[in-house]
Amino acid sequence: MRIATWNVNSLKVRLPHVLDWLAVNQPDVLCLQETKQEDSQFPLVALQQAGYQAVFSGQKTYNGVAIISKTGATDVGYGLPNFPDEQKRLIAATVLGVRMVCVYVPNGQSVDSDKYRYKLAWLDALREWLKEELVRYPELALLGDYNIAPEDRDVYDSQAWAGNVLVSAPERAAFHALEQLGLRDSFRLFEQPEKSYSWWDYRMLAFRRNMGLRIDHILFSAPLARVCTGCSIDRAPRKLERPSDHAPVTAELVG
DNA sequence: ATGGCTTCATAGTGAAGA
Repeated sequence: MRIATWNVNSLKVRLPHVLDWLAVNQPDVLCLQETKQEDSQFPLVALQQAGYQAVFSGQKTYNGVAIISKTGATDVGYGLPNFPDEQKRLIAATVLGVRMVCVYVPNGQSVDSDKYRYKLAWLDALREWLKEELVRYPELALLGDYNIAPEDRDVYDSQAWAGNVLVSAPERAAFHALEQLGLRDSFRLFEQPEKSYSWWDYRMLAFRRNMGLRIDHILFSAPLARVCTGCSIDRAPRKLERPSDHAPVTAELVG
């Protein structure tokens, strides 16, 4: 089973890239973030023609999440039940017996911002809710744009970024609190190239210079981590014309 | 250099992203 996550930064703009990527990579599940589309505009027909089904929760301009899968998704959940929120940042569904939780964690903007406090509160609610969700669904994958680089090696210039949003100690503590629920960062279950990142700023020729951060993650509960055989970041779509600033992350499960 | 791009909502610019 191949499952993936990709912040597409507008599904309307990126639909051709998504369709091409599905055709080449044939994942069983692809979680999307920042679709930036109301549900009435979601390109369900194009995806169905490509052999996929989808569940989605979107809004105009910002946010928006979706779970695309070859087989149907059941028991769809929208948002955090313990954190009422207008922003469409979470969708959960069961696919092939695995609970997929697709998240677009708030960015936070800067550590002195109200948006930063909202980010930490959102992450706290996520952790509280996941405690119960993991009891209901022991085979659980938490995929998405976390907007957190968990360690210094996930940052191209950790000195320059020290204390900044995306790398600050409270954000990293929130990430590690998720790991303390038993979730494992699938990327770090395997040897990886140095300077592996999943996001590069559009400015500064950042991609060409590999000035990136690893902020998109696939975390697995213990039963899934045991059968995970690989995790990788695909830089190819970042090289296309009009790319998303994020690259897709893919993990493989057997059994 | 506190910008640099990109998207979206707009019909000039401004917000937001990370």
